[in-house]
Amino acid sequence: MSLDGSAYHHGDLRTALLAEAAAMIDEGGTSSVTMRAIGRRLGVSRSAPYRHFADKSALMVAVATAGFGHLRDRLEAVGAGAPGAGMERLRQFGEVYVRFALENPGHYRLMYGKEAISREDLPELREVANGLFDELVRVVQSYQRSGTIKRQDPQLQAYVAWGAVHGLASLLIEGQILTDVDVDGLIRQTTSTLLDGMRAAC
Amino acid sequence: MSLDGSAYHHGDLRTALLAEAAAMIDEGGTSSVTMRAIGRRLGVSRSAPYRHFADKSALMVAVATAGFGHLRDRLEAVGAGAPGAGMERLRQFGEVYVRFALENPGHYRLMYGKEAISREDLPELREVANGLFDELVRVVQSYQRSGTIKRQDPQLQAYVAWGAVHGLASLLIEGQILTDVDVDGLIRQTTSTLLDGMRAAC
DNA sequence: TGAGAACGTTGACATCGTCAACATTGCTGA
DNA sequence: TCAGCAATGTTGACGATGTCAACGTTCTCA
Repeated sequence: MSLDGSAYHHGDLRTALLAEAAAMIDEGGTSSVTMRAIGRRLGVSRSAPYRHFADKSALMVAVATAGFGHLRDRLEAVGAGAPGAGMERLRQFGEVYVRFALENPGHYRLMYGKEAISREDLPELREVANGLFDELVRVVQSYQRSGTIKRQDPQLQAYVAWGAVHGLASLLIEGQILTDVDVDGLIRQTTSTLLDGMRAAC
Repeated sequence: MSLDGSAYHHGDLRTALLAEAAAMIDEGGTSSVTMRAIGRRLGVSRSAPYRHFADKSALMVAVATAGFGHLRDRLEAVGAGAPGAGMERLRQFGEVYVRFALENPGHYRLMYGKEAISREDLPELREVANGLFDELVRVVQSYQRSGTIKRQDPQLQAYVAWGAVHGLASLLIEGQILTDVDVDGLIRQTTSTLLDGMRAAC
């Protein structure tokens, strides 16, 4: 990119497109995102984005993929942190997961929407998404080995755990939960109930 | 409506629009629904729908509202059915809820999407949605009184239960769960884990 | 240094949501 | 019965959108 005034070439339009699209989604929802509007906001022509993404859907999937990367970073930070006794770590995963969704509703909606996952031609998203789920299955299995949680099909258990936090996250970001509800308390109640339900002993 | 060939007036276009919109959503997702396409499929002009709905969003909200009505009917059927010992009834509610979502993904997505709930000018949807949730809170309270589940904030518990089934339903209809997974088993596992987590004694 | 690749722009087209103006039909009261 | 109004449906038009083709500009590297 030329550093003087002439900026026929943007320099890093691809990255800028991803950031701007994500910002617009978080601001005004998915429907507020337009290829033309993104171009406008970046001071670029309406079809410049097509040099970097095949179509609008591909841009969206790329945003979702970036979102998965961020979520993975957050979850890995938990994994690397203090060990946490018992199932404390699993609870932390759940809470970080929900908080990520609350802070990045636009990303989150795209990440777990049907459009992104069903683009067979863009396997990158599938890979990172599957990687996250596989990690959850592994955590479940390790807790099974240590006798902390019930010994059932670990994949099913992982889906149940994922479903619980995904459901809470979805209800929150879709505005389905009354605004006067204590969100922190609700997150804790969800993880507590889930972990109690998965726990082995009594 | 004239019963002869001339059909300038459709007769019950409003109902037909609701049905056709719902069908199109279930077939090709929300984005496949076009006011013009609905008109086309019903053999009516592109702007005829505007005689019955202020705009596309209003049509969608009406579809969502109809969906809530169907869901309520299903859940009431459970309530009126065999009593079921212990928390069996609560489990049945959950299972019927998830199955409704699977059978009516288009309706479901609209019902719990942000657009529908945030239309302040169309309170009907809010009312029926709130009615369903209030009923869930009441069920939770009755189980608390009978000592079956923990005595915690019933509203929070209701949100947790709703979140669990909503999460599973969402993951399923958004294609996030591998196709070779036993869906019935997953639904049962979810309700079991949830109920175990809510149960009072040990 | 020059040619091709990479990147960006403008013109154009079909489609969409929606409004205004107009056409047709159903219904209601004199 | 029938006139006229309300309800319902149609066509024309406008601005916005996604996207492609054709074309201009800049970068890079042999």
